[in-house]
Amino acid sequence: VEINQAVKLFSKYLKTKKLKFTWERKTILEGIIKRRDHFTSDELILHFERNGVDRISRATVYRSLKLLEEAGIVNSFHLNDVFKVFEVISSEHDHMICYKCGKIIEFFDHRIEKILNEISKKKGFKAISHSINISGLCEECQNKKA
Amino acid sequence: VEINQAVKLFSKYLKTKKLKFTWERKTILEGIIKRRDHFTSDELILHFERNGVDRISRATVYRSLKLLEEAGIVNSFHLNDVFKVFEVISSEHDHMICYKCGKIIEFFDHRIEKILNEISKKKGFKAISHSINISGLCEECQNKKA
DNA sequence: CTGGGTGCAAAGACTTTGCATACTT
DNA sequence: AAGTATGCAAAGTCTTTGCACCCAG
Repeated sequence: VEINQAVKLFSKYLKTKKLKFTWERKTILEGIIKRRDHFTSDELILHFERNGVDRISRATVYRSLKLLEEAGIVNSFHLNDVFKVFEVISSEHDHMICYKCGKIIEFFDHRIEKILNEISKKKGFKAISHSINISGLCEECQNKKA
Repeated sequence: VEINQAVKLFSKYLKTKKLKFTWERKTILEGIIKRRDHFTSDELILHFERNGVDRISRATVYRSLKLLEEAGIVNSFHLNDVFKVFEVISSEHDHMICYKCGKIIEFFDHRIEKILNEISKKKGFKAISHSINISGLCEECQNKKA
Protein backbone atom coordinates (compact mmCIF):
# COMPACT_ATOMS: atom_id res chain seq x y z
CA VAL A 1 0.00 0.00 0.00
CA GLU A 2 1.41 3.33 -1.02
CA ILE A 3 1.36 6.23 1.34
CA ASN A 4 -0.08 8.69 -1.12
CA GLN A 5 -2.89 6.36 -1.97
CA ALA A 6 -3.72 5.81 1.69
CA VAL A 7 -3.57 9.51 2.43
CA LYS A 8 -6.02 10.16 -0.37
CA LEU A 9 -8.37 7.48 0.86
CA PHE A 10 -8.30 8.70 4.41
CA SER A 11 -8.67 12.37 3.59
CA LYS A 12 -11.58 11.53 1.32
CA TYR A 13 -13.25 9.56 4.10
CA LEU A 14 -12.70 12.38 6.56
CA LYS A 15 -14.23 14.90 4.19
CA THR A 16 -17.40 12.91 3.77
CA LYS A 17 -17.71 12.81 7.54
CA LYS A 18 -16.84 16.49 7.89
CA LEU A 19 -13.82 15.61 9.96
CA LYS A 20 -10.40 17.18 9.75
CA PHE A 21 -7.18 15.81 8.37
CA THR A 22 -4.88 16.92 11.16
CA TRP A 23 -1.13 16.59 11.40
CA GLU A 24 -1.59 13.89 14.06
CA ARG A 25 -3.88 11.80 11.88
CA LYS A 26 -1.53 12.10 8.97
CA THR A 27 1.47 11.18 11.10
CA ILE A 28 -0.29 8.14 12.50
CA LEU A 29 -1.38 6.97 9.07
CA GLU A 30 2.15 7.34 7.73
CA GLY A 31 3.58 5.54 10.71
CA ILE A 32 1.26 2.63 10.09
CA ILE A 33 1.87 2.37 6.38
CA LYS A 34 5.63 2.50 6.86
CA ARG A 35 5.56 -0.40 9.31
CA ARG A 36 3.73 -2.61 6.84
CA ASP A 37 3.38 -5.50 9.22
CA HIS A 38 1.11 -6.23 12.16
CA PHE A 39 1.16 -4.07 15.26
CA THR A 40 -0.67 -3.54 18.51
CA SER A 41 -2.01 -0.21 19.67
CA ASP A 42 0.66 -0.17 22.31
CA GLU A 43 3.52 -0.69 19.90
CA LEU A 44 2.28 2.20 17.86
CA ILE A 45 1.86 4.42 20.89
CA LEU A 46 5.34 3.58 22.13
CA HIS A 47 6.74 4.44 18.75
CA PHE A 48 5.30 7.92 18.96
CA GLU A 49 6.29 8.35 22.57
CA ARG A 50 9.90 7.44 21.82
CA ASN A 51 10.29 9.83 18.95
CA GLY A 52 9.82 12.67 21.39
CA VAL A 53 9.63 15.26 18.66
CA ASP A 54 6.54 13.61 17.20
CA ARG A 55 4.82 13.12 20.51
CA ILE A 56 1.21 12.04 20.03
CA SER A 57 -1.02 11.11 22.96
CA ARG A 58 -2.41 7.66 23.60
CA ALA A 59 -5.91 9.04 23.32
CA THR A 60 -5.29 10.40 19.86
CA VAL A 61 -3.76 7.15 18.68
CA TYR A 62 -6.77 5.20 19.91
CA ARG A 63 -9.15 7.67 18.35
CA SER A 64 -7.31 7.60 15.05
CA LEU A 65 -7.10 3.83 14.88
CA LYS A 66 -10.84 3.70 15.28
CA LEU A 67 -11.27 6.18 12.46
CA LEU A 68 -8.87 4.28 10.23
CA GLU A 69 -10.86 1.13 10.79
CA GLU A 70 -14.08 2.90 9.94
CA ALA A 71 -12.44 4.26 6.83
CA GLY A 72 -11.58 0.71 5.77
CA ILE A 73 -7.87 1.38 5.72
CA VAL A 74 -6.98 -0.65 8.75
CA ASN A 75 -8.15 -3.95 10.08
CA SER A 76 -7.93 -5.46 13.54
CA PHE A 77 -8.26 -8.93 14.94
CA HIS A 78 -7.47 -10.87 18.06
CA LEU A 79 -4.27 -12.84 18.11
CA ASN A 80 -3.98 -15.78 20.49
CA ASP A 81 -6.85 -14.45 22.56
CA VAL A 82 -4.39 -12.03 24.06
CA PHE A 83 -3.31 -9.26 21.76
CA LYS A 84 -5.45 -7.19 19.51
CA VAL A 85 -3.38 -6.53 16.42
CA PHE A 86 -3.94 -4.13 13.56
CA GLU A 87 -2.87 -4.33 9.96
CA VAL A 88 -3.26 -2.24 6.85
CA ILE A 89 -5.85 -3.76 4.58
CA SER A 90 -4.16 -4.68 1.33
CA SER A 91 -5.65 -7.86 -0.01
CA GLU A 92 -7.82 -10.46 1.58
CA HIS A 93 -5.81 -13.03 3.45
CA ASP A 94 -5.74 -15.11 6.59
CA HIS A 95 -3.15 -15.76 9.28
CA MET A 96 -0.97 -18.40 10.84
CA ILE A 97 0.37 -17.38 14.24
CA CYS A 98 3.35 -18.97 15.94
CA TYR A 99 2.46 -19.29 19.58
CA LYS A 100 6.11 -19.28 20.55
CA CYS A 101 7.60 -16.27 18.80
CA GLY A 102 4.41 -14.53 17.73
CA LYS A 103 5.37 -14.43 14.08
CA ILE A 104 2.44 -13.96 11.72
CA ILE A 105 2.39 -15.64 8.33
CA GLU A 106 -0.26 -14.63 5.83
CA PHE A 107 -1.94 -16.91 3.35
CA PHE A 108 -4.83 -17.01 0.94
CA ASP A 109 -6.61 -19.85 -0.79
CA HIS A 110 -9.53 -19.31 -3.08
CA ARG A 111 -10.83 -22.86 -2.60
CA ILE A 112 -11.54 -22.03 1.02
CA GLU A 113 -13.32 -18.84 0.04
CA LYS A 114 -15.54 -20.85 -2.24
CA ILE A 115 -16.34 -23.44 0.37
CA LEU A 116 -17.11 -20.83 3.01
CA ASN A 117 -19.53 -19.09 0.69
CA GLU A 118 -21.17 -22.38 -0.08
CA ILE A 119 -21.55 -23.25 3.58
CA SER A 120 -22.96 -19.82 4.39
CA LYS A 121 -25.58 -20.13 1.71
CA LYS A 122 -26.57 -23.54 2.95
CA LYS A 123 -27.22 -22.09 6.41
CA GLY A 124 -29.10 -19.08 5.07
CA PHE A 125 -26.36 -16.87 6.40
CA LYS A 126 -25.30 -13.75 4.56
CA ALA A 127 -21.54 -13.68 4.96
CA ILE A 128 -19.86 -10.29 4.99
CA SER A 129 -16.35 -11.22 6.01
CA HIS A 130 -14.42 -13.94 7.67
CA SER A 131 -11.16 -14.63 9.40
CA ILE A 132 -9.12 -17.78 9.68
CA ASN A 133 -6.37 -18.11 12.25
CA ILE A 134 -4.12 -21.11 12.46
CA SER A 135 -2.16 -21.43 15.65
CA GLY A 136 0.99 -23.49 15.85
CA LEU A 137 4.75 -23.40 15.48
CA CYS A 138 6.63 -21.64 12.71
CA GLU A 139 9.48 -23.39 10.95
CA GLU A 140 12.14 -21.57 12.94
CA CYS A 141 10.64 -22.39 16.31
CA GLN A 142 10.26 -26.04 15.36
CA ASN A 143 13.96 -26.22 14.67
CA LYS A 144 14.93 -24.38 17.84
CA LYS A 145 13.48 -27.28 19.80
CA ALA A 146 15.95 -29.78 18.40
CA VAL B 1 -21.46 -33.39 26.61
CA GLU B 2 -22.73 -35.20 29.64
CA ILE B 3 -22.21 -33.77 33.07
CA ASN B 4 -20.85 -36.94 34.59
CA GLN B 5 -18.34 -37.30 31.86
CA ALA B 6 -17.18 -33.72 32.24
CA VAL B 7 -16.97 -34.05 36.01
CA LYS B 8 -14.78 -37.09 35.60
CA LEU B 9 -12.52 -35.34 33.13
CA PHE B 10 -12.14 -32.29 35.31
CA SER B 11 -11.57 -34.15 38.54
CA LYS B 12 -8.98 -36.28 36.81
CA TYR B 13 -7.19 -33.21 35.53
CA LEU B 14 -7.26 -31.63 38.96
CA LYS B 15 -5.80 -34.71 40.56
CA THR B 16 -2.85 -34.80 38.20
CA LYS B 17 -2.16 -31.21 39.17
CA LYS B 18 -2.72 -31.85 42.84
CA LEU B 19 -5.56 -29.39 42.86
CA LYS B 20 -8.86 -29.79 44.63
CA PHE B 21 -12.31 -30.43 43.28
CA THR B 22 -14.20 -27.89 45.35
CA TRP B 23 -17.91 -27.31 45.49
CA GLU B 24 -17.40 -24.03 43.61
CA ARG B 25 -15.52 -25.70 40.78
CA LYS B 26 -18.13 -28.37 40.49
CA THR B 27 -20.96 -25.85 40.50
CA ILE B 28 -19.30 -23.79 37.81
CA LEU B 29 -18.65 -26.82 35.65
CA GLU B 30 -22.26 -27.93 35.97
CA GLY B 31 -23.51 -24.45 35.22
CA ILE B 32 -21.49 -24.41 32.05
CA ILE B 33 -22.49 -27.84 30.83
CA LYS B 34 -26.14 -27.15 31.46
CA ARG B 35 -26.07 -24.00 29.34
CA ARG B 36 -24.63 -25.87 26.37
CA ASP B 37 -24.28 -22.77 24.21
CA HIS B 38 -21.80 -19.93 24.11
CA PHE B 39 -21.39 -17.60 27.03
CA THR B 40 -19.21 -14.77 28.25
CA SER B 41 -17.53 -14.72 31.64
CA ASP B 42 -19.92 -11.99 32.65
CA GLU B 43 -23.03 -13.94 31.75
CA LEU B 44 -21.80 -16.80 33.85
CA ILE B 45 -20.95 -14.57 36.79
CA LEU B 46 -24.34 -12.89 36.61
CA HIS B 47 -26.01 -16.27 36.61
CA PHE B 48 -24.36 -17.17 39.88
CA GLU B 49 -25.00 -13.75 41.39
CA ARG B 50 -28.69 -13.99 40.62
CA ASN B 51 -29.10 -17.40 42.18
CA GLY B 52 -28.11 -15.81 45.46
CA VAL B 53 -27.96 -19.10 47.26
CA ASP B 54 -25.13 -20.32 45.12
CA ARG B 55 -23.17 -17.11 45.28
CA ILE B 56 -19.74 -17.56 43.74
CA SER B 57 -17.31 -14.68 43.44
CA ARG B 58 -16.11 -13.19 40.18
CA ALA B 59 -12.57 -14.11 41.06
CA THR B 60 -13.44 -17.75 41.47
CA VAL B 61 -15.32 -17.85 38.20
CA TYR B 62 -12.35 -16.36 36.37
CA ARG B 63 -9.97 -18.73 38.07
CA SER B 64 -12.14 -21.73 37.28
CA LEU B 65 -12.64 -20.80 33.65
CA LYS B 66 -8.90 -20.66 33.24
CA LEU B 67 -8.57 -24.10 34.81
CA LEU B 68 -11.31 -25.50 32.63
CA GLU B 69 -9.52 -24.23 29.56
CA GLU B 70 -6.28 -25.78 30.70
CA ALA B 71 -8.12 -29.01 31.30
CA GLY B 72 -9.34 -28.95 27.72
CA ILE B 73 -12.98 -28.90 28.72
CA VAL B 74 -13.72 -25.37 27.70
CA ASN B 75 -12.65 -23.24 24.80
CA SER B 76 -12.64 -19.50 24.34
CA PHE B 77 -12.41 -17.18 21.39
CA HIS B 78 -13.04 -13.59 20.49
CA LEU B 79 -16.34 -12.71 18.94
CA ASN B 80 -16.59 -9.56 16.84
CA ASP B 81 -13.41 -8.22 18.41
CA VAL B 82 -15.51 -7.29 21.40
CA PHE B 83 -16.65 -10.22 23.47
CA LYS B 84 -14.60 -13.13 24.60
CA VAL B 85 -16.93 -16.12 24.57
CA PHE B 86 -16.52 -19.57 26.01
CA GLU B 87 -17.95 -22.87 24.91
CA VAL B 88 -17.71 -26.45 26.02
CA ILE B 89 -15.46 -28.39 23.68
CA SER B 90 -17.53 -31.11 22.07
CA SER B 91 -16.38 -31.58 18.52
CA GLU B 92 -14.26 -29.48 16.28
CA HIS B 93 -16.23 -26.81 14.51
CA ASP B 94 -16.15 -23.20 13.43
CA HIS B 95 -18.52 -20.27 13.78
CA MET B 96 -20.71 -17.86 11.91
CA ILE B 97 -21.65 -14.82 13.93
CA CYS B 98 -24.57 -12.53 13.19
CA TYR B 99 -23.33 -9.01 13.84
CA LYS B 100 -26.86 -7.82 14.43
CA CYS B 101 -28.29 -10.24 16.97
CA GLY B 102 -25.10 -11.99 18.03
CA LYS B 103 -26.40 -15.43 17.21
CA ILE B 104 -23.70 -18.03 16.72
CA ILE B 105 -24.08 -20.80 14.17
CA GLU B 106 -21.63 -23.67 14.19
CA PHE B 107 -20.37 -25.51 11.15
CA PHE B 108 -17.74 -27.98 10.11
CA ASP B 109 -16.33 -28.97 6.76
CA HIS B 110 -13.60 -31.52 6.37
CA ARG B 111 -12.54 -30.16 3.01
CA ILE B 112 -11.42 -26.98 4.71
CA GLU B 113 -9.51 -28.95 7.32
CA LYS B 114 -7.68 -30.71 4.56
CA ILE B 115 -6.80 -27.54 2.72
CA LEU B 116 -5.62 -25.81 5.88
CA ASN B 117 -3.28 -28.69 6.67
CA GLU B 118 -1.97 -28.62 3.17
CA ILE B 119 -1.31 -24.88 3.31
CA SER B 120 0.41 -25.19 6.66
CA LYS B 121 2.75 -27.85 5.38
CA LYS B 122 3.60 -25.77 2.37
CA LYS B 123 4.67 -22.93 4.65
CA GLY B 124 6.61 -25.19 6.98
CA PHE B 125 4.18 -24.34 9.72
CA LYS B 126 3.18 -26.92 12.30
CA ALA B 127 -0.51 -26.29 12.83
CA ILE B 128 -1.94 -27.12 16.24
CA SER B 129 -5.39 -25.63 15.99
CA HIS B 130 -7.33 -23.11 14.01
CA SER B 131 -10.46 -21.05 14.15
CA ILE B 132 -12.68 -19.75 11.41
CA ASN B 133 -15.19 -17.00 12.06
CA ILE B 134 -17.61 -15.78 9.47
CA SER B 135 -19.27 -12.50 10.25
CA GLY B 136 -22.54 -11.51 8.63
CA LEU B 137 -26.30 -11.59 8.96
CA CYS B 138 -28.28 -14.59 10.06
CA GLU B 139 -31.42 -15.59 8.15
CA GLU B 140 -33.73 -14.01 10.71
CA CYS B 141 -31.98 -10.67 10.73
CA GLN B 142 -31.96 -10.56 6.92
CA ASN B 143 -35.73 -10.91 6.91
CA LYS B 144 -36.25 -8.34 9.64
CA LYS B 145 -34.85 -5.75 7.27
CA ALA B 146 -37.62 -6.23 4.75
C1' DC C 1 -3.98 -31.52 59.67
C1' DT C 2 -2.07 -29.03 55.66
C1' DG C 3 -1.79 -27.03 51.48
C1' DG C 4 -4.55 -25.35 48.19
C1' DG C 5 -9.18 -22.41 47.54
C1' DT C 6 -12.30 -18.67 48.27
C1' DG C 7 -14.03 -13.96 48.89
C1' DC C 8 -13.05 -9.46 49.18
C1' DA C 9 -11.04 -5.41 47.94
C1' DA C 10 -7.25 -3.42 45.81
C1' DA C 11 -4.42 -3.25 41.93
C1' DG C 12 -3.59 -3.93 36.86
C1' DA C 13 -4.01 -3.50 31.93
C1' DC C 14 -6.13 -1.37 28.36
C1' DT C 15 -9.41 1.91 26.48
C1' DT C 16 -12.70 5.72 26.57
C1' DT C 17 -14.26 10.26 27.89
C1' DG C 18 -14.87 15.23 29.78
C1' DC C 19 -13.00 19.50 29.43
C1' DA C 20 -10.06 23.46 28.39
C1' DT C 21 -7.03 24.73 24.84
C1' DA C 22 -5.32 24.51 20.01
C1' DC C 23 -5.75 23.89 15.26
C1' DT C 24 -7.96 22.92 10.47
C1' DT C 25 -10.82 24.64 7.08
C1' DA D 1 -14.49 32.62 12.86
C1' DA D 2 -16.61 28.11 13.76
C1' DG D 3 -16.32 23.87 15.05
C1' DT D 4 -13.56 19.85 15.34
C1' DA D 5 -9.15 17.71 17.49
C1' DT D 6 -5.82 17.22 20.94
C1' DG D 7 -3.76 16.38 25.51
C1' DC D 8 -4.33 15.42 29.98
C1' DA D 9 -6.19 13.21 33.66
C1' DA D 10 -10.05 10.96 35.38
C1' DA D 11 -13.17 7.36 34.83
C1' DG D 12 -14.51 2.86 32.74
C1' DT D 13 -14.33 -2.07 31.85
C1' DC D 14 -12.64 -6.38 32.45
C1' DT D 15 -9.35 -9.37 34.75
C1' DT D 16 -5.80 -10.57 38.10
C1' DT D 17 -3.77 -10.68 42.64
C1' DG D 18 -2.65 -10.32 47.84
C1' DC D 19 -4.25 -11.71 52.02
C1' DA D 20 -6.88 -13.63 55.85
C1' DC D 21 -9.84 -17.20 56.62
C1' DC D 22 -11.76 -21.76 55.00
C1' DC D 23 -12.20 -26.38 53.26
C1' DA D 24 -11.05 -30.76 50.64
C1' DG D 25 -8.23 -34.62 50.87
